[in-house]
Amino acid sequence: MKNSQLYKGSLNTIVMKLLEENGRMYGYEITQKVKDITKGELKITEGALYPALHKLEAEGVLEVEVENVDNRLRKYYKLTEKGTAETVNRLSELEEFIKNMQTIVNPKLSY
Amino acid sequence: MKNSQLYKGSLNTIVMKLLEENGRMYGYEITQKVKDITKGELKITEGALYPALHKLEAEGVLEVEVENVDNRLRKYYKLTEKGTAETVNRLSELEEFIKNMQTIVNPKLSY
DNA sequence: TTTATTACATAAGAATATTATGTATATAAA
DNA sequence: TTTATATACATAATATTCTTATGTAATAAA
Repeated sequence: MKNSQLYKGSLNTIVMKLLEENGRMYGYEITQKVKDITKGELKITEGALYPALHKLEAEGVLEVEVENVDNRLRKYYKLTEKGTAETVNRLSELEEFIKNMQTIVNPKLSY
Repeated sequence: MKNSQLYKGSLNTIVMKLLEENGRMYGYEITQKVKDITKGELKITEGALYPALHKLEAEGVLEVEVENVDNRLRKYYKLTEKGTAETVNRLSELEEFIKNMQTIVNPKLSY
């Protein structure tokens, strides 16, 4: 993915989905998880991730638990109730988006 | 698609793919085509499309033919040679992106 | 004659990313 | 022992790309 421009707008959804699945995660863990499951193809930059986490927290979508592990700070994020509900919407919108893109890119197949 | 933010970054790819398929198209036609094939779910706004077309033209990806139809201006765009080559890259990046997103959203399926 | 459709365009502002930089600890390598 | 790498957070400057609003202008329908 040279052109990671493509995933603009989907970072929030990625974060929310991962938290829905894993209960709670900290920022650095999220960057590594995404790298792992996409085999290094999709890299979340810290400059994008941390402001996004802060914003989602400010919106009441996420809540934070600060912990000290090995003398190092960790901020665990998890979905609030509101966040869990929001995640359902986000995911269906994303799936819709993917379907639409596939329809455009590969108009011979119907989904 | 309330959250059309999601498609940020993919507009260029959509335009290029449509031109690859249809030879040449004008701006308004592109907006209608996208609306049609996505059953109204994805709407390209003019404020996004026209600047994008101008930029792609400036980059040498597209070229323009101005025509007068029914006393009304039309600017037909088509891919240049460079643009045709670029489209191949864009499309494979988009497919890669979609696969990655599906892996994240639906980690139980493998593609 | 007002509204809708066709067809272009741009400006102001918002959202979201990249790149660069910074702090700090721990550990492995040279 | 110094350097590089990994872990873990953060922000500022900048770039990109979009939305929303607005504008021009012709045609056709209500």
